[in-house]
Amino acid sequence: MVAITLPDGSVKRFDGPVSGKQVAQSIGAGLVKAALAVKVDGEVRDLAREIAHDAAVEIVTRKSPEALELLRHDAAHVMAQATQELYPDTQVTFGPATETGFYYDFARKEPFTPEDLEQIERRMHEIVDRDLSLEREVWERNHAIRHFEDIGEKYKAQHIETLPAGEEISIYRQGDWLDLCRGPHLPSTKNLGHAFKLMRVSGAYWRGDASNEQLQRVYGTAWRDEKELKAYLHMLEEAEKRDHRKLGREMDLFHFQEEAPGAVFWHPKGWATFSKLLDYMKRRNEEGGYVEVNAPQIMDRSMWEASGHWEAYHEHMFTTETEDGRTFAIKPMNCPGHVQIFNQGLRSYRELPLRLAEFGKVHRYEPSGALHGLMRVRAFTQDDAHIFCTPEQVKQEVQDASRMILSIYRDFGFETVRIKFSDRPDKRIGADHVWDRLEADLKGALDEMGEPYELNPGEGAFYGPKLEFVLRDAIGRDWQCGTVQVDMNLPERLDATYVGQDGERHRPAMLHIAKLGSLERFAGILIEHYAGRLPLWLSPLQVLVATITSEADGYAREVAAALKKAGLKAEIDLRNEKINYKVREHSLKKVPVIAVVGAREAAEQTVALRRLGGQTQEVLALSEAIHRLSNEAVAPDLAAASEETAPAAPAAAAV
RNA sequence: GCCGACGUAGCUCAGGGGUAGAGCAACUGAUUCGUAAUCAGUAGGUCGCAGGUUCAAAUCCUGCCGUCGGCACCA
Repeated sequence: MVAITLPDGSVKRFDGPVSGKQVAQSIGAGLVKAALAVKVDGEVRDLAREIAHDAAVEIVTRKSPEALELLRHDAAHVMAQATQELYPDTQVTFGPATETGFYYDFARKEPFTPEDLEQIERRMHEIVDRDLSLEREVWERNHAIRHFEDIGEKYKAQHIETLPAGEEISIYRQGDWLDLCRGPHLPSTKNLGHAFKLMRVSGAYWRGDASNEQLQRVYGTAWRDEKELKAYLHMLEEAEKRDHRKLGREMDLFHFQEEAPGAVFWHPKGWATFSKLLDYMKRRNEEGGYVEVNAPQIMDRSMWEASGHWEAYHEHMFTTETEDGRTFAIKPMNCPGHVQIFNQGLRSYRELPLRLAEFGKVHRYEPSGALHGLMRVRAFTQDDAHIFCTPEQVKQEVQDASRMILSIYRDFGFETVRIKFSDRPDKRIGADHVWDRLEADLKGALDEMGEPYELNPGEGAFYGPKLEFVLRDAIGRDWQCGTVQVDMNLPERLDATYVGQDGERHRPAMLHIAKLGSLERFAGILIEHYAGRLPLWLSPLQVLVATITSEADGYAREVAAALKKAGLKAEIDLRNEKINYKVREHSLKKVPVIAVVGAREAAEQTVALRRLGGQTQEVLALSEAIHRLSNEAVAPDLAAASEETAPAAPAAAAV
């Protein structure tokens, strides 16, 4: 007797082992058709596999949350079959489902061309229509290895050899094609449907190791139906529209050129926004008890040897030789400089915690293939800080820094932020009891704040555990920005000490803090998050005064002057163009507010405000418009401050 | 760094051994107009760089540089 409990709580009893399909049959004919797999006690399995014991069973259909992964995994298999049918000289390796589709890594001398991809995609549709049933077989290990070696699939054979001894070797057959696979799979290739598309080919290393040979990875996307596929492709187009490289050009913010790969040429408008970011961070630092410093851009090689950076990273450092034969390195990090500042004079425990901040411009020779617009550059500005404190102060400092980081992200309109906690890696320095304490400090800091975090086991730096702050942008992409790291290495290597209450010298704890990370990258993230529509306080140009006729030129100049006097960034467009033309042009450049003035406004001392993307306009008295806009243009940290002091404002105004 | 694709006017792109093309932008002129493109004209390019093949190269070949998509890397 096997008792099957269904999701509605009802129980079906069978005389003996029963397949998922039979369970579906016992419920209804429609369900048999819709069934793709079964969930047995929470584990997704093939429909055909037998359930031998009492279990909670759920039929997985196209609508189930588990369906997509099944579809995508099958799509990978169908693609592999199609590819091997068309190109028999291809070996298969791995082909998993991904978040939006699937890929398969192939080994083949000849590179796949975009035309090959079209061929493969056509063949995939054929294979789906062949309605091949997928059958699971369990093979004896050595037999499996021999089989794959015999047919020339050396990667598969190699993979089986590395599987743990007890593991079942399962094979999935579809028609006359088969693949080693853990499963589960759909009952038939037909169940895959046709809502898939091959996207691109690229290189990928065997087992993800750059010292291994390179395979060809073919990426595809797969969905439940055409509608979902279309929606996904549409989303990609939208993401392309908000690409910061494209918007940066259109909005005239910055450019790159060949002579300076990975280094930004900031144009006046881009630099204006960058400066506002910088100003904001300076205010927040001040408020958070940080003191700003500035350490040399270039230091002798010996400094980097002492810090340990030379040994680990000299290949990624820019260096320069001088006439006197010395080698200098352009700083790739600010920390050694900050330790030098800490080390000047004798530090007392009374000075701790000492929070040194620097908007240091660092240069790193990043691998050419890693460069990506503002997101990955070779020269960037870190909002870097190092806190020197006693071991007892670590937890409080971590908490304050975390609170500050979260508050900063809120100011930029990021609603969802995740915190990842990375603990000790295998390769590390420092005694375990020290790690125990530091990890407890980081965790404890978050627990006391009531902030949830995810565990990132073994991903800490070799010199200490860390917190990573990951924000989610408007279209759901995650960006890791802030970090809080404990460092047990540098104070030791660069011999930082302070005199404690007991009169003895002690080693300070050192924290590395970055809130936004790279300001260049953060600016890129903001551009994409806002799709170029920066909030007023960050916008390089805040109000554009556009005239309708030249009669209003004089008044337009008055308006612009008044706006500027109120601290707003304003420009005038007096060109002899139609208002439609001007509105379109400035809208495309993402100017947040257009103040339209014609004869009427000039006569009445008003402006017609038009918001970016808005369909309507609002006619306001000039003074009222200035009042509203300048309120709106206040940075969020200052706005919060002025609200707190609001009761005092009327008195001040009266003076 | 590795694999693949790409590099033509400021931008978006066509052309693929025989005189370098379009639209938009720019410039000039006309138009004074009410909320996302007024009309006409003018000018603009060593076809990424360097070699090679050829009577002839933007076009074919090789190398380099850069960009894009991944992989690897990210102190």
